[in-house]
Amino acid sequence: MESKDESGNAAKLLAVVLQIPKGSVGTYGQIAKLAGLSRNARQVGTVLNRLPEDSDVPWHRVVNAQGKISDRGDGVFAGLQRQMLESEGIEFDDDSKLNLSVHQWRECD
DNA sequence: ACTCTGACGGAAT
DNA sequence: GATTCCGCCAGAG
Repeated sequence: MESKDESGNAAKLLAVVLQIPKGSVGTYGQIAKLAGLSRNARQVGTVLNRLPEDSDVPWHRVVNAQGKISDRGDGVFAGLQRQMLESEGIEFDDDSKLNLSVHQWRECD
């Protein structure tokens, strides 16, 4: 069985993001891996980019492997995400980076 | 069907 | 730590 997951990959990615607890963040690679798309971190960004505002997905809790917020081209976007994460208790560096060693989400938490 | 780009990651140099 | 190259795949034209 294992389902075919034809194009359900996006749904799986979103499902993983929804599992991220408040005050924690996940990396694209980590989410992709948990979703079964270990080498497909790119699609994570692609999916979140096309994510509608109607979604209940905390996309703001998703950052890249560097613990940094990805610029989509809109500098405002990154700044907004930073504030949202700070609002959840996450601290940033002067480079808009956060300490993954402390804030990265873990299933065993 | 083809090409190009893209919220990325990781290993190699 | 920075740069380079590769992999992997989904949208859009």
